[in-house]
Amino acid sequence: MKIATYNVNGVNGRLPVLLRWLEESQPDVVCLQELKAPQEKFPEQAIKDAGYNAIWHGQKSWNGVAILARGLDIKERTRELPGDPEDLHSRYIEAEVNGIIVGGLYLPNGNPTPGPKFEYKLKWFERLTAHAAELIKGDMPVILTGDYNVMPTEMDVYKPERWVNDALFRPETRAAFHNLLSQGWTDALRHLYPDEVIYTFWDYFRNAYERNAGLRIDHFLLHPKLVKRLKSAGVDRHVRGWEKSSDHAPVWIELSKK
DNA sequence: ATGCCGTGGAAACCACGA
Repeated sequence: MKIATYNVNGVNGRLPVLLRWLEESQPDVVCLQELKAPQEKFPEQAIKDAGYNAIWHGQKSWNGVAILARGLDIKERTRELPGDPEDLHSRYIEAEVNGIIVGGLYLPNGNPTPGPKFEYKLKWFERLTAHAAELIKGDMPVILTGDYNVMPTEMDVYKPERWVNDALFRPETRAAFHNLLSQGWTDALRHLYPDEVIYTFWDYFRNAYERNAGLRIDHFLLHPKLVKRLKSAGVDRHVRGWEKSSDHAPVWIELSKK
């Protein structure tokens, strides 16, 4: 079973790239972030024609998350992160697929720091951590994946010294990520590749991709039950080099059946 | 140190992203 996450940065503008990658990569389950489309503008038919069922939570202009599954039922559990009814951003969607709870998330960027956006990021992180604590207690295995907007360690930044005061790398942000992990979650890519430099995002400008000036901010967090099922994982970094690419590359893991 | 690029939406500029 192959599960992927991809911050598409506009699902409609990105549709040809998304469809090309789905055809090439053939993931069974996909979490998408940054749809940047209202609910009724999601390209449902094109996704269906590519062989995927989908649930999504759109939003005009910004945010937006979806879960796709090829030949599998998607049983939606929630389309919002518990803990703040006044938070209207579409940043979380959760479903049961093939006996696994899949949470797809788009954690707030948080810049500039300090300021209200950074406060919102940390608050959102607290809500995610509270929700994750409930999920990890359950019997069903869970995957929490998506764009976390966090580089967990210095290894995950091309030039860490330039990012120390950025919301994606501030001590508070890294501490929140490690606090979440400490519940018992496993960072799947880092688990398989403890010493590799791995990036999932490259800026559009300054030839960041060509210079490999990247960040690792898209992650898979695995429930303890899933760690022994983790067969392989990777980043489809070549997709970042395609014409009209997102600034993120797709990231994926493969799980054995049992 | 920086939004230099890219997307979407509104209105030929602005908000936002990381």
